Parts: sequence; structure tokens; C-alpha cells
Amino acid sequence: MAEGGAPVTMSDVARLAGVSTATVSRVVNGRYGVSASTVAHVRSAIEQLGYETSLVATSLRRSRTNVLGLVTHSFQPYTAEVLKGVMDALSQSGFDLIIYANSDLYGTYSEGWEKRHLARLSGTLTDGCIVVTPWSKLESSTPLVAVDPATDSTVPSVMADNLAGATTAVEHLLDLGHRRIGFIAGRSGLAAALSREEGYRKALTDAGVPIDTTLIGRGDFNPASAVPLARELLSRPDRPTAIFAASDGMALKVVEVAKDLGLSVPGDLSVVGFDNILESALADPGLTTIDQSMYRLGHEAGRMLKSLVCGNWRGPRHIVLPTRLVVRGSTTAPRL
Amino acid sequence: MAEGGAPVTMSDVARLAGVSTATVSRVVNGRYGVSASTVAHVRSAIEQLGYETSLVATSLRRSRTNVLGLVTHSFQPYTAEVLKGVMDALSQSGFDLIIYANSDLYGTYSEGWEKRHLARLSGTLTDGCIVVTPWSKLESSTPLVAVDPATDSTVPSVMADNLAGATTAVEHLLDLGHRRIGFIAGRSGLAAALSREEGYRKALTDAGVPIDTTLIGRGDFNPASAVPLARELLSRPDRPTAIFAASDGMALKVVEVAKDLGLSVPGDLSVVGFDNILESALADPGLTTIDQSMYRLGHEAGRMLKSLVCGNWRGPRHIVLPTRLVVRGSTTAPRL
DNA sequence: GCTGCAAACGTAACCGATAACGATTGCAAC
DNA sequence: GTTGCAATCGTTATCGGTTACGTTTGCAGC
Repeated sequence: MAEGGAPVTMSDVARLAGVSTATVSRVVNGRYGVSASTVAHVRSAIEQLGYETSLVATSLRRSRTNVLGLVTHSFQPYTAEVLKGVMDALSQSGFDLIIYANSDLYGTYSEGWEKRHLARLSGTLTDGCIVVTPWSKLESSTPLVAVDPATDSTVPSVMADNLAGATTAVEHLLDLGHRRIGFIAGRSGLAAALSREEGYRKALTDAGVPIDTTLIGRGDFNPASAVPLARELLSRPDRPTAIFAASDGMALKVVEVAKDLGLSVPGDLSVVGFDNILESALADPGLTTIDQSMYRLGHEAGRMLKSLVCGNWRGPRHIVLPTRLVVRGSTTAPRL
Repeated sequence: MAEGGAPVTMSDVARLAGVSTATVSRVVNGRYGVSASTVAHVRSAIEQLGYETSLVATSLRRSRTNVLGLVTHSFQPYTAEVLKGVMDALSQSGFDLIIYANSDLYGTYSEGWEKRHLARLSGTLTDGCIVVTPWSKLESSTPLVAVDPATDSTVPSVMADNLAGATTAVEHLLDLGHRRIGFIAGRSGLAAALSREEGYRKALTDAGVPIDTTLIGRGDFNPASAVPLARELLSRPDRPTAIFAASDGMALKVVEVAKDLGLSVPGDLSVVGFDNILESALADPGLTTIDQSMYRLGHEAGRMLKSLVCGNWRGPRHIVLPTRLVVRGSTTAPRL
């Protein structure tokens, strides 16, 4: 009966077992004060009708639901990685996870989306939420953890050490002997983009290399945005010998453009990215990049939220995870 | 106030606006019968308190929630593709999507999981559900659509034409001149695995090539399961000149094993997969495969469920989507 | 036989929102 | 002035499950 009638409710069970719904509730929740024979009757009635408690009704009555939420506005590949991390962190914890996705604004993103849906879930359906969004100013009556949040986030958060990662990336190029290093930035206004640019500047400054702002292009993390920027940088007579892009997606586009222009990578141009997405490992040549494990971000966020909900979180409100330089074929020493 | 107190309810709004909750409800739902000035008052109170309707309370009271569910036991990459398809199908439809993921059994899958959670959601929280699971025997009081279901599914479903796809794959190898073609099967008991094996046998039979059962290895769709099978097949003195694997994940492992054994692909061995996952396009050599767009499966499932919920579905109960042969570098004519 | 106590179970209020219904008011038509 | 209709808004039952509280029952102790 895939298209059966009304769902089985607790009162259906109570009627069949000849008891009140209160007793059924006590049996379902394993509470004290029900005789063994009554428990047996009720259980048999539950079995017979195929009864399952309604998440909605329970949520409404109880303050705790043992369900955590995850709210995100889009479903990029990295979101899936975060998700896996969260699920592993919640594994065997007794918490289930609900991911709420809105259809109306998919693609045409508008700020405030998460806020609305957070309010619709928290306090009722979920005991707490993980928010994967670059925007901030979130509030909720239940605990919140933001993954990769905006700069001014007051909400507990988990993010990668973008500053150190970017610094390491550029230091790698400097160590190889590069001095003219271009940079393709991410969308301004995002914490990650800012820190990565700061890391670029810091590494150069620390090495005593003056910063040439004409070597900096403003992308927006969208791979396509890197194409015209790379084309411009690489068409210059005094083109850079290396380019650091604030994301792997943009970095891979840089490689593409370089090849189009007849430049070899890494022979004529070294390229470093940031993120370590799957394509980077499989690309030819492999892309040297900074690994920020989205899986780990999700895992930490899950761990943190779980503890926050249980009221036993003792760690810092903001977690910063280390990054790792992954050297592949896209970088080498510059030609003399 | 990220950690505020109790959530704002409708009666809070009603109190502040000096009206009853009924009036607030009418304003929220844009119903007729409220004076313009009252509407203004209520709206201002809503704004002031930051009120949002509770999904839970609405679900309990109403029969319709405009929320659809998606239940899956694990989060593979292909699940994410399905998800994207579903979300696009639901875009601008007024339906939101909830994905329910259980933590306790993540990894240690047990049958019946979906059934329990379907019961907890349907009839209350969701107006209908998409189920991504190889198991069947599902029931629900609201419409259901299964993606890639088991053989005996009575539930409306969407799946790829596995039989035709597999037949095409093997025909491609036959056309190239191969006659000794190995096969690595998927987990038995799954509809997809069965149909793909049937396609393998059909193509050979149609071509008048006798079936050598010693060339068939039983994997389980898990890439790792293909390793020992490939090793055995390729260590034989009369090793096959081509191998068709029931999934890309397994096919890529076959290529790895072949290389380990000093065989070149496609020189010494042609390999065909099934699925067309991202890695297949990026692998070296590119993997010839059968494209079954998980995105499209999800998209069709979303469209179907939406119509089923609205009661205006006129199509067939079971949708079978065509597949497409994608020829890449991993296949060529056998050496003489 | 009466009291005391605890186990066992039912009753009813409650969670937040909705909708059927009833009550009130305003306004126009006769 | 009265009637009728429609607009407006409050009251209340209701959804399914939980829980504080009250009632009944059984049994031991005096």
C-alpha cells in the first residue's frame, strides 16, 4: 500500500491496545510506570499497525528533538564534502541531520534566506544548526555553527587558516625563485577572499618583494571570472612568471588561458591554487595548491554543534584549521 | 543575539499588535478579510519581533506543507548529482526540500531505515518524498518516487535504461573487434546490477559470441571490490582483451590494476565503465563509459513528485531514461 | 478493618498554528 | 427604519504527542 490512507497515529495504537495515548507514549519512550503485560500489548499493537512516532508532533511538544539542521543556499561540490564531514561527526551520536534547501532562490541568491529558514527550523524542528554560507548576521534561539563565515561573524565558527595558507602558497613560489607573482583575488567582502589576499601581500612583504598592484586581478571565486583577468595578465610584455589564484577553480582557468596563449605550464608559468578540489589532482599538469579539507571543516562543525547543544563545549568559539601545501606539477623554478 | 531565548510565536505577535492569533495567521497567509490598517499593524509587529512561522506547527495543522523530502542512506557523489537535479526541478515551484540523513547507521547500512524515516516525515512534515535507495518495499501515506530502485519496486520510479546502456557498451567493444570480453558485475540483488549483466549477455549472444562465465567477476559496485577480480582476470594466460565494468569506480580500478601488471590501456586492454562520473573524464586515459545522468534522474524524479503531489501527473508510473555511449581513450581495437 | 503508600493508568492541559464558526460592525438598498 | 449582505475579527476545536496531576488499585502493616 504505497499510497495508503492517513498515517497511523498514537491514538490508533491506543485504541487497538485498549489503553490511553499517555500509556502508549510511556511505552514508546521507555518510561517507568507501565506494567509488563501492558507494555507487551502496546508493543504488539505498534507492530501490527506499523506505527512510527511523528517527528513533527514530537518536535512541537518537546524542546529536544535530537535532530540537527544544516542550511545552505547552494549545493556546490564542496558543500557535499562538508556534509560528509558533518555526518561522520554525528555518526553514532543519536543526532539525525536535516538539510533544508530552498528552491525559490536557487541560483538567484539573496541575503536573508538563511535567516528566514533558520527561524523556521530552530526552536522547533532542530536542536541546533550548521550554516554554510558566506553571509553573517545570523540569529537563532538554538545553537549555531557557521562554516566559512563572513568577516564579522559573531556566531561560533569553523574555518580554514586562509592567511597562513595563502602565505605558504606564495612562499612556495618565492622559494622557487619567482619574483613577479600575479594574484587573482576572490569575491571581495568574503572573509576567505580577504585573508588570502592578505597572505599574498604578507609573503611578498616579508620577502622584501615590492607589491605591484597591477599584478592583482579581482575575480569572484567563479572560475569564469578568472579568464579575462588571466588573459590580461599574461598578454603583458612584462607578464608574471607565476600566478596565485584564490581558488582552484580560477587557477585551473588560468592554466587553460596560458595554454591558449601558447605558454607552457609550468615551463613559462607556474600556477598555484587554493582548496585542493578533486579536479586539481586529476588535471594535467597536477595543480599545486593549498589543501583546506572541507571534510574536516564539516567534521569540526558537527563536533562543535553537538557539544554546544549538549552544553558541554569547552573549546574556543572560533576554530581555525591548518592548511597544507600540496606540490604538484604546475609549479617549478622560473626560466632565466 | 545569536543565543536568544525562546523563539517568537504567533501569539507574541498577536499580543504586540493587539489582535488575535487568527488575525495574525490571516495576515501571514495573505487571506481575505483583514482591514488594511490591521494588516499594517500586524506586519509591523512581525517585523519588530522578527517573527517567522514555525514549519513544525504549520505541518501539524495543515495537510499541505509545500515541503518535499529526500531520503537516502548515504551521501555518495552521485547522490549529490541527483540532489542538484531535484533542486533544479523544484526551482521556482514553491516547494522546498528537506533531506533527512540518519547518523546512526551511516556506513553500517541496514534495511528498513528508509521505511522508518519515511513514516516519521510523511503525512506530517512533507507532502511527498523522493527515495534514493536500492531497496524497495516502501510505503507512505504521501506520494513517493524512487530513484534507481530495486527490481520489485511498486513505487513510482525513475531509472536509467541499464539494459540498453550495457548492451551498447559491449557492442562498442564488439564493433572494435574484441571477442574475449570480461565483465565485472555490481552487487547482486540490485536492479541496476542485474540489468547491466543482462545487457552484457545480450550483446554477446546477439553477436553470436559464446558466454564464458569464467570471464565474469562478481563485484559489489564498491571500487575496491574490483581489484582482486581484475587481478585474477588479467593474470590468466588467456586474459580478455577488454573488460566492461558495471560502474566507473570499478572500471578505474581495473585500469589501475592493468597498469600495475604492466599492461597498457588501451593497447593491451580496453576498458569500459558505466555512470560517467567526473573522474572518468579526467583520468588518463579518459574512460570510455555509458553516461547515465544522475542529474537527469533527479530532475525527472523531482518533476514527477511535484506533479504527483499536485495530483496532475499524467505520465507513466515508471520512467526509464536513455543512456549515452561516451567514447574516450580507454578503448581501441585489440592487438592481433 | 483501616490507613498508608506506591505502582499503574487515565485525564486534561499544552505546544504553535489553522480554520470552521459565530459574533459584531458598517454600509447600502428598500 | 429595517433588512440583508459582506467585511472584519475573536473564539474555539483540532492536529499528534507529551507530561503534570489526579485517580484507582493492590498490597503490606497496624
